[in-house]
This record gives sequence, structure tokens and C-alpha cells, in this order.
Amino acid sequence: MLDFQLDPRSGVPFYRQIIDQIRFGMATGRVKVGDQLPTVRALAVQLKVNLNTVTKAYKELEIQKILETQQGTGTFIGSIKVNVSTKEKQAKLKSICEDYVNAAAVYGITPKQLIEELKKHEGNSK
Amino acid sequence: MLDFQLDPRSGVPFYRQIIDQIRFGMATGRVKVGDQLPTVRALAVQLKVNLNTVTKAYKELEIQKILETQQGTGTFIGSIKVNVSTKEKQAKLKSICEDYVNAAAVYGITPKQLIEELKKHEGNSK
DNA sequence: ACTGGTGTACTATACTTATAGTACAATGTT
DNA sequence: AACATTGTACTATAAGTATAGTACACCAGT
Repeated sequence: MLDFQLDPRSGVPFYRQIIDQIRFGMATGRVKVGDQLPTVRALAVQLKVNLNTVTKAYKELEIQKILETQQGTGTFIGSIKVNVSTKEKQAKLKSICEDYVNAAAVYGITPKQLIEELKKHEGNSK
Repeated sequence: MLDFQLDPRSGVPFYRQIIDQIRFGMATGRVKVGDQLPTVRALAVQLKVNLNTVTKAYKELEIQKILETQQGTGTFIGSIKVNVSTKEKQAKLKSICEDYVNAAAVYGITPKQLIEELKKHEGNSK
């Protein structure tokens, strides 16, 4: 099951964050072909966004054949193999780190200190 | 000198990308207090965006006392200082790390990868 | 057949973002 | 004093994003 998380401060539209997280979830093997996604209403409530926002995300992925929807039943992971390019992965990593360094810098925390703290989490790499 | 680059596909507004890159440049020691930034017109041409877009970015940073502007002269890196108690700082560090480990995990990025990326920036950070 | 849950389709509104264009104000140099 | 360069302040337009609300269509149970 995917653990959706929206960051309103990132500037990235919600529907795009949802799309990204589903695509990355498929690429990293967190969800498999045939898995059912949360219903549009359930996810809207969970993420505290509008029904239309989730719908927009699902619809775009459905157009790309990444999701398969059955009206009345639900939305499922399609059989298309999603390939997130290493370039895209790298961009995401870079973007996250920049946000991270900026957020920390506001409090006078240096990248070096961040690294030290992060080492405590290294075990969870899976 | 900062090497600005905009990614139109990221979904992040241009003016925000400019803000982020300036802040990131400060956090990682690429620019120092007193350095002059490109003029609003020069940067607008360089990035192929509108004058107003650059202005918006500079203005927001000026409000935050991160930049200092002198009409007729230019825009410069300000000398902001953040005073936070070490206890508060430590708590913030922990909180920020947890947030980012979670945010990264959503995209299949491990703490170890975060550390690797961060190491690129630990050099000049004070 | 009915009911509840699913996705879908619309209208309308508000806010944000980006652009274009114009004009003005402050500074420094000549 | 004149000029070029800087930041600033408007108006107007267009596109994108998010919300609210309503209604409908499809499917699987009972």
C-alpha cells in the first residue's frame, strides 16, 4: 500500500504529487500489477484535498495506460511497465535535498549536521 | 556566481525556483554576504522569463531580509542571522530529518542516498 | 429490484502564476 | 545637467490549479 504524502510548501501541484508517488511506487515495486488504489473519495479525504484533484491525477494516469479504471469497481495498477528514468530519479533526489538544506539553513543547521543526524536513519534502507 | 536553471516541467513556479536557488546558494556557501545578484532585467533575459517574475522572487527574499536592494544600484545578499538555542536547534534538526526521510521514502529514496547527495554540499557550509 | 459504493461529468468560483507593456523613481557616471 | 542603469509600480490578459457542489453511470452485492 502506498503511503501518500503531500507537501503544500513544495509548489508542486497536488495532483502532480499524487501522480509522481504512484509512478515511483510502481517503479520501486511498492505496488504491483492489479493492486487496487484507494478510491477517489477515500484518497481525497485522506489527503484533505478535493475529489476533483484526485480524479485529475487518476485520469491522467489512466490516459497513459498506467492505471486501469472500472467504473463502479475501482482503480487498479495497469500492466504497463513503468520506467522512471535515472535522470528523473536523480532530479527528484536533488530537489528533495535542496529543499532539505534550505529548510535546515533557516535554523542555522549545516549540511554536515544533517548528514550526522541522517546516519541514525540509515538502517531503514530496506 | 550562481548558475540559475529553471525546470519548466517540475511544476514548481519559476519565481520559487529562483528563490530556492538563491537560498540554496547561500546555505551551501556559493554566495556570500554582500555579493551582488544579477539585475532583474539581466536575469529575466538569461532565464527567458518575464521581468516581473524575477522581481517577484527578489522582492519576496527582500521582505525576508535575505536580500538587500538599493534602487538604482542593485540587489545584494543580506546579512541575516538566526539565533536559536542549541536545544531548540537539536529538536528542529531531528524533526527536519524525520520529515525528509519520510518524504524521500515516498519516492523510494533511502537515507543512504540522501547522505550521498548531501555530501556534495557539505564543503563550503561555514 | 434495490442499495451502496465506485468512477465520471459538469458548472461555477477563487486564487496563483506568468506574460506583456508602460511608466516612474532612485542611483551613479559622465 | 544629462544620461544610462538600477529597482519599482501599475494595468491587463491568459492559463493553470484547487475548491465546492451537483448529478449521473456503472458494478457488485443483497
